[in-house]
Amino acid sequence: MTAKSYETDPAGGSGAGKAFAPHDHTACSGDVMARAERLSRETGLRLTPVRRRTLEILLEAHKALGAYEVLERLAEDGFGHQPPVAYRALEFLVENGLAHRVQRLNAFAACMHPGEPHSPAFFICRACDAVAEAPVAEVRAALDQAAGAIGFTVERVNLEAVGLCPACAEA
Amino acid sequence: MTAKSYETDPAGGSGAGKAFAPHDHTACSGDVMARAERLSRETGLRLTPVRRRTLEILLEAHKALGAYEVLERLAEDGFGHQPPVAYRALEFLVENGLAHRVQRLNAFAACMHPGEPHSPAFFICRACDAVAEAPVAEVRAALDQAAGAIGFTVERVNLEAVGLCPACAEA
DNA sequence: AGATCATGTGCAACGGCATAACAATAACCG
DNA sequence: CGGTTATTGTTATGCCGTTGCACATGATCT
Repeated sequence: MTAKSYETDPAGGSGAGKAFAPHDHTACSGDVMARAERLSRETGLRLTPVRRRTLEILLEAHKALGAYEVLERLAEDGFGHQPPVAYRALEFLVENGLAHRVQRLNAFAACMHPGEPHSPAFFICRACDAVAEAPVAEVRAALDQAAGAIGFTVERVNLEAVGLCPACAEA
Repeated sequence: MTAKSYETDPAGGSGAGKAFAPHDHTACSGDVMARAERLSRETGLRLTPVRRRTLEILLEAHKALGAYEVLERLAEDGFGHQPPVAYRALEFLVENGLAHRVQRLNAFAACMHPGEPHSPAFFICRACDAVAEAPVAEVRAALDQAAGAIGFTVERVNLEAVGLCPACAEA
């Protein structure tokens, strides 16, 4: 059970207009990576070799990867071969907003808007497992309001919508 | 890793005002169970003994239960002792809107608003694992709009907010 | 009634995801 | 420098969830 294709709009765009549409992967990957590094320098985050390589792997794959897939590629690059190696690096990235966990797929995907405060929403195609990340500010606002009504303090939100992507909807 | 306490407002209320607040469990459980049965009769749903008992277990526990916890209690009642027994019953309940899966906890919780069309949102306390279900119509509306913009067809939504419940926020 | 088919239930075995606990090393800071 | 903390690595293990098959039940059609 592994995601097949991860697509979202290039780093420059703030909407999700290009999600599920082909675009220049290497360009947006490089851009996101550069921002992640700048972000790390500015905030004193320790983007060590394993962590950096893990983020690169997620960006290169450009789709949601299982922890064991990430581990496999890390091992190929000379890092440890055991699950905790991947899980720790992934946890670090998630904790610091450089990646997201897609619970439905038991997988991880690089964040396409690192640094920008956002409540990510994921659109997951049940047919091809493609995943698109879209920032949905209104959703977070509505949620915070509902939470406030019952005295709950929201720290982190995970929203995953399952359905059909444009391509699979035709078939 | 198991949820400790599941609380939400009694069946009569539509908001989440009483979530995280003590209330009469047996009353709201009974009410929900009655509605589930009526719903089954009306829609021709087959609420078999295992399935019915599974729903009861979730309601009695009044919290999110892992599949193996449910299985354990089913076994005590003379049903099968193997994982598929619990998973199949739980899957049936989820598919038919009588229960929800809480991905963050790898657990299941009875739906408190069966029959009513709703996009459930869960507030999960990271300290005590209490879970509250709140219907958030506005969220679904905002999400559908964002989905429409990229041609994605939303079929199912899962929203889980992690944070602190009122009780744990004080400590 | 008897054959057939769909559905539900039970059991055995397995595969994948994730974590705990400990050891060794490297960075940080007084 | 010496103590402290963070990071990486390894071993082992536990939990979550699924696949595959067999059997029972109940509906349907001739």
